[in-house]
Amino acid sequence: MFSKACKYAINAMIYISTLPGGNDRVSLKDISKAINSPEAFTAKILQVLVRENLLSSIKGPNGGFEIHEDGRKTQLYRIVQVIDGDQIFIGCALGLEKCSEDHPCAVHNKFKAIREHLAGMMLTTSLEDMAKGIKNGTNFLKI
Amino acid sequence: MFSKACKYAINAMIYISTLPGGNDRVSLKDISKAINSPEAFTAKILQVLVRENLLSSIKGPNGGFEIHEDGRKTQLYRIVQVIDGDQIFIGCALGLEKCSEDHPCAVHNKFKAIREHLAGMMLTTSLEDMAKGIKNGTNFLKI
DNA sequence: TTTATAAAGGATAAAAATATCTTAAATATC
DNA sequence: GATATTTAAGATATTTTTATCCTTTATAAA
Ligand code: FES
Ligand code: FES
Repeated sequence: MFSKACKYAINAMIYISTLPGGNDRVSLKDISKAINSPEAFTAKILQVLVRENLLSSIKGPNGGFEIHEDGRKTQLYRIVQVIDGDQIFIGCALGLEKCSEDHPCAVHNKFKAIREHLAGMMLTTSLEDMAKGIKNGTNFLKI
Repeated sequence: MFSKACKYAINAMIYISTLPGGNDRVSLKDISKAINSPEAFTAKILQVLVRENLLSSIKGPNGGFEIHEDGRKTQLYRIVQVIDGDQIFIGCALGLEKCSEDHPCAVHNKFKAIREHLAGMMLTTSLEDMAKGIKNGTNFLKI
């Protein structure tokens, strides 16, 4: 469904969102430990998220990554879009050049419903929402 | 969502299902032309489908691929399972070792519904069903 | 029985995704 | 200002996926 890069991105963003916020930042090392991901690869993914303004970073001692108040409203949809692109939301499930009503593939109609279900869910799920379950121990980021 | 191999497999199986059946077989060349896929790669995929008995093949002149009467009842689910494995149906969306209620990832509950929607659709969609739309020109296998 | 045809199987190649390493830039603390 | 820390960036490596090529096997038809 999602690439590994995208899974790491989602879990990392959620993890960062569980932390206090304020002046505290969390380091790459802590993030990849918390989500059980390869550190250097995770760094590359976080770079993209910073570049796309889903996340902010500060270099140097006590530096690290942080998500501001309003950044926690970020939709799951947006994270996937930034890392994996939006083919999962708008592309043809069977590989036609584009998905359309005019030239539908063999599963177009049946898939449309699922894709809308998926997109709807991801548009209405925010980091805040997901972080809640992690903070209260209902949900998990690794293993 | 699906690998390219899987998309080719699905389209190929549908294409073969649109043909009369009887004694007529269709060649690799015709298949990859009909679904616009790389011939040699498609051959590899068809080999797997034959090995898994979703398809039968005959070598030599007038040889080719064929799907028998009852083979056309094959579920879309089964094709995906054979080519891509069933991680899409049973694996964790965020990469946890396994998907479970006891140790759910951050999106488990929301994803479960979508995955069930997807699995249900694929279990109830057969080659026969999909071939119908192709035969009457409502749906398309390429471009 | 020879020849041609078509899939199977094995080896190899190219591209993309995943992962690591090394150096540079920024910044806080001494 | 020097030093240590932490992310950014660029280069490189490994693995997986996608794709191609070549040889073998089966079979139909001449
Ligand atoms: S055309 Fe294939 S999903 Fe719409
Ligand atoms: S635990 Fe992640 S989808 Fe179920």
